[in-house]
Amino acid sequence: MWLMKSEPEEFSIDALARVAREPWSGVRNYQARNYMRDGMQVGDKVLFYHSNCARPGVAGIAEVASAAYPDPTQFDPDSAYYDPKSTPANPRWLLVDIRFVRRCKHVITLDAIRNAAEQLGDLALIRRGNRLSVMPVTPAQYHHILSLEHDSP
DNA sequence: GCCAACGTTGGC
DNA sequence: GCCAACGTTGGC
Repeated sequence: MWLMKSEPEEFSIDALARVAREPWSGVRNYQARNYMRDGMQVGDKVLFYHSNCARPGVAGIAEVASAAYPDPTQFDPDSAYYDPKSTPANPRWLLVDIRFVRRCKHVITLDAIRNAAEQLGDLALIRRGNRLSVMPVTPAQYHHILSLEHDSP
């Protein structure tokens, strides 16, 4: 199971709900890429996290909808994610498609997740200075985070 | 908008 | 292979 960050002004859980399915383009971090390439299986559940916004936190659930394949934006000179050092023959960046599952009833805030740190154990999201945008979560962490959804907002 | 923390780049 | 400089992330 996974957690993936997105800036809601760029691409929110509501935007995912509208399109139903989306290629997760733009990841330009090797560790995040490796998780998508080597770790993800179709059907894996994903906590959809809103970052860099007024209420950072888990806003919904998605699932992995494809195997990893080259991110087309890396070859597009007009894209903000263009990478001139990558070639179609030897692509540097891979992505997976993500499918909408559901919204959270309310955002499970970073604050609430931090408050549960003791029960959650080691979680990359709340490690100091963490900036990773794609990270694994254990089933226990996944379920514990979602259990916080029933708490008051 | 600020800034701490981090990853990447590139000169040496 | 080191490491300083730089750019980015993301909470606040």
